[in-house]
Amino acid sequence: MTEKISDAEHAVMEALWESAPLTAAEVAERVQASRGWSIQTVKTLLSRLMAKRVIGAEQDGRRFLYRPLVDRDAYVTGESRRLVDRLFGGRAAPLVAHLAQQDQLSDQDIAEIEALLKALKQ
Amino acid sequence: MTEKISDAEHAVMEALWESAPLTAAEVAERVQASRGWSIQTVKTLLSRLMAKRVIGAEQDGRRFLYRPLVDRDAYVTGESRRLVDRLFGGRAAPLVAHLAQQDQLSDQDIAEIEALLKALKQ
DNA sequence: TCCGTTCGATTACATATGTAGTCGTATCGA
DNA sequence: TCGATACGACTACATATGTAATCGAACGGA
Repeated sequence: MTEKISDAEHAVMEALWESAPLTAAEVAERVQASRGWSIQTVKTLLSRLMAKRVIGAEQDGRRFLYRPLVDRDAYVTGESRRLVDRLFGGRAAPLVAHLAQQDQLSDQDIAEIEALLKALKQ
Repeated sequence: MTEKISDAEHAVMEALWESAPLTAAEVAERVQASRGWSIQTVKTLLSRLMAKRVIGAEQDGRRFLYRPLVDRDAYVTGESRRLVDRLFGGRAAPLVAHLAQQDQLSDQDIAEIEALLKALKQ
C-alpha cells in the first residue's frame, strides 16, 4: 500500500497533482500562498515523498522534475475509506447521515447527491 | 478548538465513548482485542488525553475514573469536515460522488441515503 | 508485619513530522 | 575568470506519536 502521507506532504502532492512535472522551485511557488514555506522546507518534503516512493523525479540538467507516482483518486479513496472505517463502522451511509444531521449539506448538495444516486440505480 | 487526537489515542476515546467512566485497567481490557497494548501504554495515552483536556478524571480511592470531555459527535463532525475540506474543496456532494464512483456504496447504502435526503427536504 | 501487587507519575527511546540551515558543487552573468 | 546564485544532499532540532519500563507509595492478604 501507499505509505502514509503527512499533512505538510499532502500540500506538496496537491501542487503536483494539479500540474506536473514541476521543479522544486515551482512547487514552492505554488504552495507559497497557502503555507508560506521556505524553499528548503519544500525540498525536504519532496525528498521525503521520494523516499516514500509516492513521487518520482527525472533529471533535467542540474535539477529534478517531480511528478506524482500515485493517483490522486486512489489517495482520496484511501483516505475516505480510512475515515469511514474509523468513524462510521466502515459504512458510508452513516457518514452521509451525519453530514446531513450536521447541516453540512446545502440544498444544492442534496439535489446533486440525489441525482447522482438516481443515476447509479440505472 | 479541541486538540488533535492521534490514532492510538482515538482507540482509547472510542472505549470511553462506548462506556464511561472507566478505570485505566478497564480501558486496557477493552482495547486489548483490537490493539493488544500493555496497560502501561494505555496509561500513557490516558495521560496524554488528560493533558490535551479531551478527557477528565475523578478520583475513586486510589485510582481514577476517566470519562470523555468531548462529545463523539463533535469529534466525528470535526474529522469529517477536515476530510471534506482537505480533499473535496469543502463540499460534501463530491465526497458522496466519489464514494459512489468507487463502488463504496451498497444498494442498501443508496436506499438509506435516499430516504434520508427525502426526509431532509420536508 | 512483610511481600507481592497495583496505582499514578516519571522517564525512555525510536520514528515521524514540521520547519528549516549548511555544504559542496555547478552554472551564469559581468 | 570570478563572484553571486541556485541545486541537491546532508544535517539540525523541536515536538508528536507509538510503545513501553521504572519508581515510589499504598493496599491487601498471609
